[in-house]
Amino acid sequence: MAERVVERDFLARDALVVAPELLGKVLVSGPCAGRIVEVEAYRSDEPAAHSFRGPTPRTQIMFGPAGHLYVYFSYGMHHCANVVTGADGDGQAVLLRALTPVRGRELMAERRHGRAAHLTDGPGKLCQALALDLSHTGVDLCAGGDVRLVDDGTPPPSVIVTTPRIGITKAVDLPWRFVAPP
DNA sequence: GCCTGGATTGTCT
DNA sequence: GACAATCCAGGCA
Repeated sequence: MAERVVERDFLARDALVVAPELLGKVLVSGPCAGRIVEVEAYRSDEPAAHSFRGPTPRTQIMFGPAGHLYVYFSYGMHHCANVVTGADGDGQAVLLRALTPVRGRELMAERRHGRAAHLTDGPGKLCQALALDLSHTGVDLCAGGDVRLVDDGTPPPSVIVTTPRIGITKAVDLPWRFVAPP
């Protein structure tokens, strides 16, 4: 299976264009990997995004070049992983909400405290399974490093379900969640 | 400096 | 179906 790292140009487009095309791509973290099946788009022109109020120490990575990882900590116990998209300075990102395990399933189950099922079907869970935390903020997913985004030749699903985003309190009506049906 | 709220999850009823 | 757990960033005094 030919596996190549996703090009930065692919990600340096509008989050609403990149988000549905990320479905089917594979996120690799060391020995573990998972295929992206659910994402949400966030842009600085809508209040649900962390970047809405402009750059801050936490969100400055979202305003940088596309292809970097933005990890934030929420609710005191969960991490969520985003891929920075758009042009330099746009403040856009695509939240990775769910994966299907491809490699390293055993290690993921170990990190998930032995639970073998539902390893990566939520934004907080996939970060735990892939051992992503705040220290991974700013990692370049296009550089072919330990944590990277790859295309294994699988095309995006022919049918993509679009729904409003989950778990937010602002701009709740924007249909910016993209899901690959099972 | 202090106070508030959050792009969630797991567990209990 | 409802709620508690728990820490950090951002806003405001």
